[in-house]
Amino acid sequence: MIARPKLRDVARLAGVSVGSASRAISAPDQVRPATLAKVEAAVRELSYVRNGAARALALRRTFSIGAIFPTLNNPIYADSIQAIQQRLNARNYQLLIASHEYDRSRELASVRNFIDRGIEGILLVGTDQDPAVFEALRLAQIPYVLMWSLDEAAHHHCVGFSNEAGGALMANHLLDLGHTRLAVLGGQRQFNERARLRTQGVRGAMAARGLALAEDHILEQPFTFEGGRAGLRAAMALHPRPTALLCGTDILSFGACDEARRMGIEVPEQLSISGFDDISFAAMSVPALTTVRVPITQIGNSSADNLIAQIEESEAPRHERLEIELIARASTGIAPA
Amino acid sequence: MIARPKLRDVARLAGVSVGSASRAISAPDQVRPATLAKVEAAVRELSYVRNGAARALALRRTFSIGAIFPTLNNPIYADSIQAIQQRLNARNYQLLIASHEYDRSRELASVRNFIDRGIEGILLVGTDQDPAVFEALRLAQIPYVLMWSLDEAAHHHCVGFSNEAGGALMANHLLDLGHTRLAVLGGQRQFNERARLRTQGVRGAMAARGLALAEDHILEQPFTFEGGRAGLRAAMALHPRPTALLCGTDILSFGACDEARRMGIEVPEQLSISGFDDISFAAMSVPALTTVRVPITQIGNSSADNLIAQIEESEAPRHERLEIELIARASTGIAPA
DNA sequence: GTGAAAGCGCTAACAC
DNA sequence: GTGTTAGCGCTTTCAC
Repeated sequence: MIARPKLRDVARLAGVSVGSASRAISAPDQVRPATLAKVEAAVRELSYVRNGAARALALRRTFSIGAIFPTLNNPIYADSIQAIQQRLNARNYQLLIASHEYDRSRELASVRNFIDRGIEGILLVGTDQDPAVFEALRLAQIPYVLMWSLDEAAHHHCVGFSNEAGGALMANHLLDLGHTRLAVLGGQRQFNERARLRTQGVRGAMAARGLALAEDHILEQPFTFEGGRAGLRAAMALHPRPTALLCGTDILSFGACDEARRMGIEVPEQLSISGFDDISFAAMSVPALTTVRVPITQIGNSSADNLIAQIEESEAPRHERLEIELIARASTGIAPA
Repeated sequence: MIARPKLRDVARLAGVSVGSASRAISAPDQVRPATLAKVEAAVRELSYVRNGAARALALRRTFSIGAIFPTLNNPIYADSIQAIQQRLNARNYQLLIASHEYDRSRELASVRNFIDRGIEGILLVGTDQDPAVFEALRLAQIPYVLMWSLDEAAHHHCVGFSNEAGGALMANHLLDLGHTRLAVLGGQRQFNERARLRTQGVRGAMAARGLALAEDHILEQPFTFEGGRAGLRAAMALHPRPTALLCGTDILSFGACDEARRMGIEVPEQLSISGFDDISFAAMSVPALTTVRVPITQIGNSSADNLIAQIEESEAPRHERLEIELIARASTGIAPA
């Protein structure tokens, strides 16, 4: 077990000073070719790898960026992680990952942990963070981007879309099909502005047509297949029984469709079911899912770009609004008579 | 823009030495309550956050672990990331993520990058890495765990299962149903021992019954829905036409099933289609997918535990073999007459 | 272009 | 217990 070689060892073997060795490695063009060659040979000979912590300390930069998601296994987040990671890597930043399982205090803890580790920027989902998150970020002077939502009121950098418009988009689609009894199946609305705004969008669209969304027709369940199943059962027990179930995410829809199948409820003949996100499975489930397409990859790319811009040029757009789109497929249809 | 306070500032404000301030923060029980209180007050007052790089340099530890996956958006990897992240977090390690898109050289580059950054351990998928990966890891003396496969021959730490047995399990299921003309749809086998071994398992099971797997009945496609679709078309063009298509991952199966639907091919009446992984969608697709269940969460948990054990106690089992299981659902059936 | 030396901010002996 | 101090390994002025 030999100690790892340091720059000093490389310099000694190459017969140059540590300064030159350092330059040969990080700025090869500031060094004479002969020196460069000697250093490179020494590096190879010793299998030298530079110490990242020491480098970070001297440079006062870590080139790492943290991202915190509600969960990592929902495809919408997985896809965005994929995009972010690729973007960051291309710019020589490293991605650190954490998840909070919809627990605000865990999110705060992760933010603090990231700050401790010296990340240079941070990516968060939504706008409903604990205020202490923003306070910590402000004190540490760390740039951040909130993804998925837009908070026009506050001064945060956001890359997202109007969740309210999304809810309205789907509600109008169903209202146009003649449905009047809608039920909404979402996740916990507390501390989740996405769920809240989407529901609000539905309510608004209904109100515009003189309809009301009864409080008991707003169902809350965890964002899982099982939540979708439970939500469907709850919806079927309502009076009046809804003819359309608007789910807050595709995952919930799949669970709901599956449960409907088990219960012998025809979709969409007896019940229309809609999703939100348009994950890749949505197009190939049976029946194919009517949903709202969210530009997930674009959220990832733009957020990463925005954050890097803040870090490197301290100049980036405050708000980036992305377009969403209704994707009508087979899981919704004309309201039953 | 004020410079961030350092430990020295905290110490000064608290009226103690940097040593005491440091102890108060990292080892509160080694310090008198009164001192602790003064330091804590100063920390709060200045909103002090310690510098991770300096800490890492002094401690010669970074408490971070790198994981490199083929892709991040396949649910099998997303689910394992979820498990790994939670496990690591509970033990106070931070997860760094990278993906290589099935490109060996990118994997090697990520490994080197991680080593540069001083990660204390590394998680990789499969056993078919570039030899330079192991060489770099050995030189840097960094422990690692290979997930998903077992390489009994080499000395690597592995947490996985027998991919060959998995292939055989599915082949036998189909052979028992009377199929004799099987086709295999997998990804590139070069540099992917999982794909290779699963196919080999199929071939072995067929051979045991006196059947041969023709080379042209082994289809290679990217691990995507589109790959599944293309694979199905290719399979239907084969002579003799297979009655069962064994897909190397559930993702491929979904694409294949979707294409079969479009082409008007009845599954499983005219063609049985099987998957591998048992991702959560498998149970609720139509028809429900027959597949091999892989203990994804367990792979993540055990790999994380194994790696931490190597880091902290330098003592961990070389190989951990996990059980897999055939899950027979509706996408496979009796061979057509 | 190159070498010497002064930090970067923290921890861990060590002496008191 | 607490203060003092010597590193941790690298980058970067600043002379030469």
